Parts: sequence; C-alpha cells; structure tokens
Amino acid sequence: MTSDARPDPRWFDAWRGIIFANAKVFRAVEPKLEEHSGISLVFLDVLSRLNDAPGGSLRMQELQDRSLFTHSGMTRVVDRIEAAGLVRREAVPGDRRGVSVVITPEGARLYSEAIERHKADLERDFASRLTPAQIEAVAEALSQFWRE
Amino acid sequence: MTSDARPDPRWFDAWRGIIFANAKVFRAVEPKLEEHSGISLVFLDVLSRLNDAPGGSLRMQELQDRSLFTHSGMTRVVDRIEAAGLVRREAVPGDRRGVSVVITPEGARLYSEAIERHKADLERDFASRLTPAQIEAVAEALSQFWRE
DNA sequence: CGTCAATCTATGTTGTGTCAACTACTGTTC
DNA sequence: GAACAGTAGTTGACACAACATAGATTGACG
Repeated sequence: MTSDARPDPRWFDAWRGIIFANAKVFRAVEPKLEEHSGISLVFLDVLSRLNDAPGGSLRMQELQDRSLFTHSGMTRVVDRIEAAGLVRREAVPGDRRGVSVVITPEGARLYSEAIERHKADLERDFASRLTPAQIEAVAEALSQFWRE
Repeated sequence: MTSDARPDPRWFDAWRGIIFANAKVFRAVEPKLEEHSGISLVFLDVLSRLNDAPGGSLRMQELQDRSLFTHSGMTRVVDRIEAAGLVRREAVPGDRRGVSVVITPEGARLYSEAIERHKADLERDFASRLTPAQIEAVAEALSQFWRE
C-alpha cells in the first residue's frame, strides 16, 4: 500500500544522490562560511562571478543569469552586498539604462580569503568522502550541466 | 589577477556538477510539477515521506529530520498542506505533547499521480542526458549521502 | 523626427524560511 | 508528590525570495 510493486529506476538513485549530496553538504558548509567569513553562499556566489569576470565587473542581468541561487531579485542582493562595501554600482558608458556591478578591493580581498576556507570546508565535507575514481566519474558525468 | 595560477582540483568539478545539476533540473522541473499537480516540491517531499512511512503517519520531528528542504518551520509547511486537505494532524495516544501527521486519502491519491508525472519530467530533464554507465557511476558514488 | 515595442533595473506586494521565545507536557530525582 | 530539567510543537518577529508591475532609456521603423 505504501509503495508500488516496481522498484525505482537506477537513474532515480543517481538523482537522489545529487539532491541529498547538495542539501547535506550545503547544510554542513554554509554555517562555517558564515562564521569564518561573515558572508552567505549567495554573497560568495555573486563575488565569485564578479571575480571571474574580466575587470571584476558584470551587468545586473549577466549576474542574474549566472547566479545559481537567485533567479530574481538580484537588485536587492546587490543592495546588501553593496551596503557591506564588497561591490559598487557604476554607470555603463554607452547605455544609461544599465548598471554594472564592480567588485571592490575589499570585496576581492574578502573573496579570496573566503573561497580558500570554503574550499577547505568542502574538501572535508564532500571530497574526502569519495575515492578519486568516484570523483572523476561524477565530474565527467555532470560536467555538461555547468559547461552549458 | 582574476584567478590564481593553480587550477581547481578535480573534486571541485564534481561538486560544481552536483550543484549545477541540482539547480538546473529543479528550475526545469518545479514549474511543471506546479502546473500539472498544483503542488510545490516542498509539498511533494513531505507527502513522499508520509507515503513511505508505515501507516502513512509521522510525527512532526521525524518529518523535520527527513525533509530535504525545510530544516525548521515544519509547523507552517504542515499548516499549508493541511489547509489543502492533503494531510491532517492527529493526537498521539501515549504523549499529549506530540502531534502525528497523517496523509489523507486525497493526499495519497494526489501524491501517486504527482510523483508519476514528476518522474516522467525528471527522466526527460535529467536521466536522458546521461548514459547508463554515467548513471550507474553517479548513483554508486553518491548513494552514501542518502543512505546516511 | 515621432511613435512604439523592446530592454534594463528598481519597487511594491505577498509568501515562505529562520531564529528565538513561549506553552504544554513528560520523566526523573529527592 | 513537588521541583526541575528535558522534550514536542507553536507562535511572533524579522529577513529574504518570487512575482508582477512601474519607470527610464534605447533602437527600429515609418
């Protein structure tokens, strides 16, 4: 009565693995990030996009498209990060509608420290639980999702 | 200036694959669920736990521990699902502090329809993008995260 | 030029998640 | 059996996210 006769297909196990790994590792790692660097994963994500962008600058919409967490509401997220002094808004020369978001020196400094510690956390809570062969297999199988 | 000399370790690609796969598939699949079944993934998650539990019943705290999405605030989630008529609260015989949440016949019916369509969506947006070997590898590598 | 659709960002509103009290009850200890 | 710490769940206050809409600017077309 509680479940159907036929078992779940194998791909469902793979999917379950992904969502559980995602949820469990985030739950473990986000409080640590908050504690040692004082920022949330949303902030780190935005700073990361900016840091990787040429000139440390991106327009609002590019930021929105590339962000993992915030589909909408990038305006307010940038408001908060700007209030923290980690980015600033600048006018776009050619287009007066546009705003480009630039990472500040302070933001870049905080980012590079935060990402290093964050990677150490991830290594402990994620990578160390897998064998090199498993890591390689997962990376290979799922690379299509971030390489668009 | 934008990035350090040394490249990201391979496990970071694996991790990136997981979070991107998670985010992208959810973005694709949740609106479909909402449309064809009228419920969110949070609802589906709770109904799933109840449906798999013996007697279709679980106490609030068990529900909280097993839920993927809602760490805290299960009270409000159950409020909403109860308002939709899919579960009901019952007193626990031995313990007058406790509340057990029971799935209603209507909830069970909606769940079995919703989960079937949801799996079809997942098959299209997730499983069909991987080879059987990739699926097997991901399932094997990540099973530890949901098998606790 | 002048109009008009398209684009970019901000704002208002509403809903949901989170954290810290708070109430009610249980089991234990003296 | 009274006091007390621990447990179960709810409530209120606040922060954040989603959705629709508004306001400003641009580019294309006649």
